[in-house]
Amino acid sequence: MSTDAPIALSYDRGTVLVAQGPPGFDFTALPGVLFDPRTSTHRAQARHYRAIVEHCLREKIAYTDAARGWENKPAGWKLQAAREPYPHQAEAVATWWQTGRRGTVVLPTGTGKTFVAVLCMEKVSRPALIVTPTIDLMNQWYGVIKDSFGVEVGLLGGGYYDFQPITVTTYDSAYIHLERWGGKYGLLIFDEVHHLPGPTYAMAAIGSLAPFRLGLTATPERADGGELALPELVGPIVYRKEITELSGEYLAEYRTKRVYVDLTPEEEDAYRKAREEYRRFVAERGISLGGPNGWQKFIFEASRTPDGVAALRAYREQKRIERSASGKFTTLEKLLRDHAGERALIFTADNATVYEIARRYLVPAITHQTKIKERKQILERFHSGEYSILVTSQVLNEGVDVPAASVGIVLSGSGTIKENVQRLGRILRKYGDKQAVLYEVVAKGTAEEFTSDRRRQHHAFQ
DNA sequence: TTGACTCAACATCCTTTGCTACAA
DNA sequence: TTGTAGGTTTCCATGTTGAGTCA
Repeated sequence: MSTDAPIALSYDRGTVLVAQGPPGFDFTALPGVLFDPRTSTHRAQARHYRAIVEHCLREKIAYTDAARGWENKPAGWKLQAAREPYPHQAEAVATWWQTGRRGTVVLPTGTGKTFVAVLCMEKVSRPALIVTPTIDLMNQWYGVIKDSFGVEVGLLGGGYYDFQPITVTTYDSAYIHLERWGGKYGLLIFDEVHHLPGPTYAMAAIGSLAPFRLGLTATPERADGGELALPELVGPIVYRKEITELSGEYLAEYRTKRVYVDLTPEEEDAYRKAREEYRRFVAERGISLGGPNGWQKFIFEASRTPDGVAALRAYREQKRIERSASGKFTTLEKLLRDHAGERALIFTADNATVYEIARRYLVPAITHQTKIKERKQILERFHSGEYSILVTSQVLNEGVDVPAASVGIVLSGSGTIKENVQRLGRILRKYGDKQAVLYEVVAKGTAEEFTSDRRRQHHAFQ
């Protein structure tokens, strides 16, 4: 179909407006386009922009494009002193390019995801917005991009509001200021892309025109299955290399070891009582915790009756007992003795245990309550070797540049593969040719054994 | 500029056994 | 008889972060 009356595309607050066109033209035949009765216009979520343009080109439908707010080659765009990429980096870039310049690259922490992104940016040569989960990462990206391209780099978030052809932002700011940038970037890069499927954060991907998209992560899998939304938001997984495929050459050799500890008779008794109380409530209410929304149902029921409140308290109590079993402390002491002089990171699920360990063994601790300055200082001292042991809960799982350690001790944690892979990643930075080791300390005869099984369902732990 | 605060968003929280109604 | 899908209410508490406000 060829026509002299082109359809008109424009960007409007996270959507593409489609107007004009030949008489009787069916706008809803365009990908993603719906009639909006509030404004009597036709529009699509901005993410459909690429499909709409491709459809128009394929069907030879004339169109004018006032939506796209970027030029192809921003001035001064030159990669400075490019170094040779590793084979896995070159492959990742090539595959992403061949898959239509859309998709997610999965690489373990410390194997150069940022450089993959830099190479993709250079190849695509479009204004790019880089989205990160934390201000810390935003600053790291800012430094790398500035050095890589030698251009002014914009920052959005953390007190900055400066758009440039290359801009780094946070998921929060990307969402809040979407209307201001949604039509201005041809390439979107999502660092730690497993955050993107959150309902609010996803808006950044939905409301942007960017035809080219790159997601980066070490573990796309989410506990809620949200990774299923990633193909729509950024594209499919186009390249994936696992820890086991890169250990030895690019990552440290490692082994993982599960250590069981017994509860004391008193702990066992208290654990059994608490667990029985909570399980009884679940059984009486006919709640199937493994079923869909099982946990939500438990929470819902538990908040309505005194019985339920007690059951929830009992649930938390049995959790607390398994997490802080006294045997874990003796095991920790032994492990630290066995690895005296080595750099060790201790992980827990809760802050109370972190502080307990810090008090007992006079070990520096980091939680979300640790002030930024102090946190930085502790990490620097850990890096310089002044501190050889560091205890933390969940803060260091992701998004912080943590100096390499060769020993990891997981005293407690969630059942998610993501957390376990992230923690393993903390000891895999090449650090001499020492073999790294990740210990997982599990309270025997408790539900922790199942949590442990669950988080080890990743071949890196087989 | 800094720091203390509040608020919003996100993630996890579970699974060791079986019931019931309905379809094949 | 055997096999299997089935279910619904937005959220108790803790950990973590970013944005925004105010002194």
